Amino acid sequence: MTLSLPPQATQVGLAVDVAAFAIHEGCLHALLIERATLPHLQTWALPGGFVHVGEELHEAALRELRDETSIELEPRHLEQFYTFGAIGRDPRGRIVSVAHLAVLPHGTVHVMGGATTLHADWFPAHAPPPLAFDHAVILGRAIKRLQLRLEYANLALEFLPETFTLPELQGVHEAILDKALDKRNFRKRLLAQGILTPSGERRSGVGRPAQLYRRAKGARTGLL
Amino acid sequence: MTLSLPPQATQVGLAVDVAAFAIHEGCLHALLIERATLPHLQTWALPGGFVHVGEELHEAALRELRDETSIELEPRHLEQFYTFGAIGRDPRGRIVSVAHLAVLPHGTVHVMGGATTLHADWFPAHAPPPLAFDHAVILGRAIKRLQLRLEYANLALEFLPETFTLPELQGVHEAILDKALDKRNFRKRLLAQGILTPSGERRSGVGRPAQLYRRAKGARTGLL
DNA sequence: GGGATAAGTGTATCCATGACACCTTCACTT
DNA sequence: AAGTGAAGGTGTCATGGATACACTTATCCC
Repeated sequence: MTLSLPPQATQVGLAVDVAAFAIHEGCLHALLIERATLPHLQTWALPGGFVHVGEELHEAALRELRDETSIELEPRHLEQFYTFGAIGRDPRGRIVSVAHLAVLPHGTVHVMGGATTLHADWFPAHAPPPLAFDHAVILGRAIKRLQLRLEYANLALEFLPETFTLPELQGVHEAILDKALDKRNFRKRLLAQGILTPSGERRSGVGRPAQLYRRAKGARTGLL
Repeated sequence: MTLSLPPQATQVGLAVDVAAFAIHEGCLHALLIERATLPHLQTWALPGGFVHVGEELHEAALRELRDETSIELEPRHLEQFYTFGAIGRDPRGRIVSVAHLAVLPHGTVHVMGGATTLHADWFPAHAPPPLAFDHAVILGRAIKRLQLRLEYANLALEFLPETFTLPELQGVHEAILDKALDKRNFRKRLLAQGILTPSGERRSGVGRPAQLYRRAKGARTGLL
């Protein structure tokens, strides 16, 4: 399809970037790839790339994530959060990137490079390596949005398997907020919300076994 | 500048739209223009248009607002809030619009059509006329964002002149939230925030004169 | 059985919010 | 000058949510 647009209108490259998060060993990690192409060859960057013809923005984000990191994500774990379009942000020309926030469920650890990628790996989200383009800014804003969502969506459940213990859930909150929480107040608050139901089982390990919970039927959760 | 992009990458039209709000007669109004071009000729729409070459997103938003409605806005009254890029949203082809929220200071009433515009006028934001493209959706999300910002930025001050009375401020809140507030609780809450200082003067009119306030030095306010 | 480890539990305080009714000040009218 | 209308301004009590804080319980392993 050809556009009939005013002559002064900008034709721009349209891209998506994905700030994908997971919790590993009680610490919030961000998913980064090492670029295999110019510019910024061999620099770490957020997964992302150009939107294809006839492709929706969120589809492009999911595809890039799949191609570059072998992660298959459900659409409900993805949310657009800001668009970066400053003129000098990409040396190839005017490229506008619609940045997305992704929440990766527990167990998503296996990542691998792809055609446009040397490697993919997890890095501590609060202390990432130097990043290509303006991706450090994008990552910072993504973390802020993640913390906001924690408050009034029950985002943390997305990071956990179907059943989980309260200390595990608290660990997720602490990892995202990057600060310690009081155990009793946390339990009180979460249980009062009525979004958790005890599964009846318990999980053994070191110390006293913990009660297992699952999300209650009909509980709102996740991104918007 | 020519882009060297992968062949399957989409070249898209990049546009901005502006949902601009003001309070008139105690009611939240949105600024709309009547289109003078196809598609959607003579349909009401949000001010907006294509980003020019070498122009930043927020500059384009301010320019379109100026060209289509003769309103000169300060950058701090503008905030990008969501990007609309669904495939079928514009019959001319793939056009991605970065939507902006604008808060118009008190007294901004004079609007006029421009080159690409038949008329510009204010409409009740909570009950707009039928709109072109997906602009009804954009407007709805803009109002939601506006209400959110009211809570933890002190957005309402932006709608008022330098000095104002507490009932006026309350009226702004009520217009945006579209519901009545208790006078005493409102005053208590606002004064407790410490962002207002009495100017010492009073404003006469019908009834008892009201104390005039101004924003306190260093008070956080406005959009982000 | 004793120790290490982590889970689980209750109370008192404080602050923010919301419901609620009357008095004060001024302008205008008669 | 007295009365009326119209809007501004003020205080208290009850409630609920958030915070600070320390000990007991259950299991594993030696």
